[in-house]
Amino acid sequence: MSDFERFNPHVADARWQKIWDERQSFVADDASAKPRAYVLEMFPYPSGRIHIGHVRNYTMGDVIARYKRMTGHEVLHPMGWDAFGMPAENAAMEKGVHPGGWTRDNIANMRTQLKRIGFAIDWSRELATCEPDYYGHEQALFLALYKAGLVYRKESAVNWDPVDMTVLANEQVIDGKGWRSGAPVERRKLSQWFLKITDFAEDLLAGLGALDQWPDKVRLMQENWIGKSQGLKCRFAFPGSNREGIDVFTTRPDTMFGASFVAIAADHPVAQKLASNAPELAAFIEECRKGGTTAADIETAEKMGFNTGLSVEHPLDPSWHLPVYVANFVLMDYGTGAVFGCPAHDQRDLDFARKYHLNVTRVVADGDLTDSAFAGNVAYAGPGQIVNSHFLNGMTVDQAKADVIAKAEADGWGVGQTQYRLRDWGVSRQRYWGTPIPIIHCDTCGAVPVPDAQLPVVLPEDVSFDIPGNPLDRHPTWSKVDCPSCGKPARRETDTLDTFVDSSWYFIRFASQPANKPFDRETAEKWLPVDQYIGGVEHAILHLLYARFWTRALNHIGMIDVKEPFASLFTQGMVTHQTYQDADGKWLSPEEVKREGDIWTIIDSGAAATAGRIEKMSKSKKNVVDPDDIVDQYGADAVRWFMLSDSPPERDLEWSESGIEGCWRFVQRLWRLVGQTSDAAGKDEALNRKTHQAIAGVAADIDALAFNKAIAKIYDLANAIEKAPPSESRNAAIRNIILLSAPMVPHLAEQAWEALGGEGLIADAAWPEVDPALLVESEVTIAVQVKGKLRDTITVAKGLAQDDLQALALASQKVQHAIDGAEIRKVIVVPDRLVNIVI
RNA sequence: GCGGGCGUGGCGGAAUUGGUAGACGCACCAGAUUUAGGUUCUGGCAUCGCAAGGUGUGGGGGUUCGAGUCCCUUCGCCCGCACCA
Repeated sequence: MSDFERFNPHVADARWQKIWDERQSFVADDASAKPRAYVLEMFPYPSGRIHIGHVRNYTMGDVIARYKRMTGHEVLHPMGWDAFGMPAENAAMEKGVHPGGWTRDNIANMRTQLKRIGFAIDWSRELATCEPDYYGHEQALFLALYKAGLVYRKESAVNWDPVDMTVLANEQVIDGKGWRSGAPVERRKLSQWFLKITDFAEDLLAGLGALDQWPDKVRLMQENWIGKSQGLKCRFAFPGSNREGIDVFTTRPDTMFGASFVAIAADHPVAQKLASNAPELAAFIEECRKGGTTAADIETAEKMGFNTGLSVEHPLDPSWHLPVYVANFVLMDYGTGAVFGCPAHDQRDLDFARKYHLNVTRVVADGDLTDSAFAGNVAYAGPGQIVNSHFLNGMTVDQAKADVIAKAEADGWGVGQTQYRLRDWGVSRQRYWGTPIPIIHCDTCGAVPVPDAQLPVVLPEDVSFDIPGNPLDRHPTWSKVDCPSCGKPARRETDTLDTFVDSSWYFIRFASQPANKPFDRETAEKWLPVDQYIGGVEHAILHLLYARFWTRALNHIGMIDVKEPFASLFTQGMVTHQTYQDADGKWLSPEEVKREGDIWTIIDSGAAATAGRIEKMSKSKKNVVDPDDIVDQYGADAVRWFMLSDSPPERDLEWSESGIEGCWRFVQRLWRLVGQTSDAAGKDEALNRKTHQAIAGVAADIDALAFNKAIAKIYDLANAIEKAPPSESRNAAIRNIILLSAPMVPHLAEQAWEALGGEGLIADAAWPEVDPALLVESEVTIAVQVKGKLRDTITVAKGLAQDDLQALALASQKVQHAIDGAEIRKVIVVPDRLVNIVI
C-alpha cells in the first residue's frame, strides 16, 4: 500500500481537472428534468491576478455547487468577467497598452489561475462584458427600457476632474480632489442619461421584506439607502403674493405651531435669484459650497445662516410671518431644498435658533403641559402631547400629523407626501472602456435610439490615450453617423454606460445566451432566480440594488417573469494576514522577517521589526499571499480546505502558515485512511452511528453554509475511523468520509474514489443516504444537578421514564454527598437530558 | 449623532426551543517511532487547588429549578449611513 503514503496534488490536480474538462462534467443542461440549483459568485474584475479573496468566495460557491450535484440537482455554476472599467484605461495611459488587449490578457491569466483550483464551473457559458456579444445585448435592453420611458436625459451636476477631463464617481473624489490626478474637483453641469430607479423605490423597499434569505444587515442598508419618509409638503407664501412662496417638506407637520423660521439651501432658486444683486449673499452662498463633505467636517460644521430679509406667511395663520434664511445645513437635493425650523423639537433648528436668537416654542410636551418656554440646548424629539398649538392641543404626535395633513389638503396649501432618499441612477460616463450608449443625437430629431438592426454599437479599437479625456470624443469618424430618423448628418452619443449596468443582468445572460437576443425568456426563467449568490458585503447597496432594479424593470416591460434576481444572498468575510513594519513604519512582507520568541527581526539587516495588526491583504501593506504560490506549494485541495476551515464564512479569515500546513497534513491523513481498507468482516455499531451522524450533520451544515462546522464534523469522523478496529463498517466509513469531503477536496476525492473502486467519477456520485435509525442513540448521558450545579452524569437507555431517571439520579453517591441530608424540595426531570434536584 | 453587529481558553471558534460550556482545528507540553525531522503515532492542555472542591462565556444587576443563550444597565471593539427636514 505504498501508494497511499503520500498524496501528490501536483499530479492529481491536473489529471482530474483534465478529466472533468474532457467529460464536460459541469456543463449545465437547460433541458434537464432534475430539480435545478443556480449557484453564483459575484464575477471578478479582471485586474490581472486572482486574489485570495476570490479563492475563498469561489471555494464556498464550489462546495455548494458540488454538493447540490451530489444531492441530485442540475447545477448551473458559471463564471465570467466584469471587464469594463477604469483600471484598463489607467493602464492604457500609464503603460501605453490598449485597454482591450490588457483586459483580455488579464482574463486569460486569471482563467488559468482559476482552473488550477479545480472549480466545478460550466466554462461553456463564460462571458466577458467587454465583448460586443455581451454589451450589444445590453444596448438592446437599454433601448427597451428607453422605449418604455424608464430612461431619460437631464442636466445634472457632476464631479469633473479638469486634468483627466472626465467625470468622477463620488467614491473617486477624495477630500475634494480627483483620486488619480489630485486636481481639485469641479462641480459641472452636464447632460446625463438617467434610469428611473425611483419609479421602483416603493417596490424595491417592499420586496426586501420577502428576501428572508438575505442578511438582515444588507436589507437594512438597502432600506436606509432608499430612505422612505412620510410627511407633508406645503407652501409658505410670500405676503401679498398670489400664493407664490417657498415649498417645504416636513415629517413633523404636528410641530408647525412651533415654527420660528424658514431656511432654504444655498442652491435654492430663491437664494440664487436674490444673490444676483446681493453681493453679501452671493459670498455667503460661495462659503456654503466650500464646506467640506467629509464626515468630520459635517460633524463639526457650525450652523450658519444668512437672513434674506424676506418673510413668509405661516400656512395655519397668514398673519404670522416667519423670516427666511439661507442656511448651510439645508440640502438642495433632498425634499424641496427648504425647511421650516421648529427649534424646540429638532436639534439642528435649535442650534440655529440659539445662534440667531430666534423664538423657541415648545409644542410637544412629555410632562408639564403649560409652560411654553423651552430651556436648554437639547431639542426634544420624543413622543408626547401637543401644546401651544391651537386646535391641535391635546392630541398625540401621530394624531396631530394626520390632522394637519388633512387640513392642508382640504384648504389646498399642502399635500401628504412620501419622500425617498433614493435618486435616479445616472449612468453616463465620459469614458472609453465601457458600453457605448446606443443613442444618436440629431439637430432636427433630438435623441434617436440606434435601430435594432444596427446593434451592437461596437467600440472602435483605433483610439489613443496620449491625451486625457474620452478618446471617443476625438475619434475622427466613429461618432459621425446619419440620423436613423431623418437621414441628416448626426452624432453618436460618446458617453458610455456605468459598469454597474453590465453587472445588473449578467446572471440572466449566464442562464441563457442566444446569439440573436439578450436571453431566451423561457430558458432564463427555468434557472432564475439565483438560488445562492455569494460575494463581498461591499456590494450591499450599489450592485445588489441596481441588479434588483434592472430585473424589476425587465419584469415591468414584460420581458421576464422574475422580480427578485437573488433568492438567497451570502456575504463572505475578508481574508486577512499579519502585517509587519520596520522602525520607520515601512511595510515588510512576511518573508522579510523572522521570529525568535516574541522578537521580530528583519532577516537581511538584523534590524528590529514589529508585528502589526492583522489586516485585509493589500499590496501596499505587503501582506498579500498569491494563490498561485500556495497552490504550487500545497496543492488545490489543501488551499480549498483552509478557505473553509475554522472561521465562520461570514467572518474574516486569517491566513497563516501553520493553518495551511495543518490542512496539508489533513489531506494526507485522509489519503492514508483510503489505504487502510481491509477485507475484515463484521459490524461496528458505534462507528456506523458516528458515520451516519456525520453524513446528516455535514449535509445540514453545508445547507446552512456553515462550512467550518461541516469540516469539524469530518475531522471528528476521521478521528473515530482511525481509532476503530478493521471491520466492514470501517470500510464503509472510509468510503463515506471521502464522499463527504468530495465537495471540499475534489481532487483527492476523485483519486480516492478511483482507488476504492468507485463507479464513474465522484463528481457524479450521489451523496450517501442516511439511515435514520442510526441517528438515534440508544443510550444517552444524563446530567445530574443539585441546585443547578452539575454533580454527576449517568448513562441510561434513551427514553427512560422520569421516575426511573429520578431514582437513578438519587442513587448516585456524588449526588447524595451534595444533598448532604437536606430536604429535597423539588426534582426537575427533563427526559434524555438532565435531572435537577432542588434542596 | 443615527442604525447594526460582536465580546467564550494562548489563538480561530463549537454549544436545537434556556438544560453536562470549551466540540473541531491551530499553537504549546510530555512520551514513542525515526539516522534525523518542520514526518507519523499516543497522551495532556479554561483556571485556582496536593486533593475534596471552588471559580469561570467583557463588568454589574435581574428573571428562572437552571442563563454563553432571555431582560435591564455599563464598558470595549468593529461595520454602515450621515446636517435626509
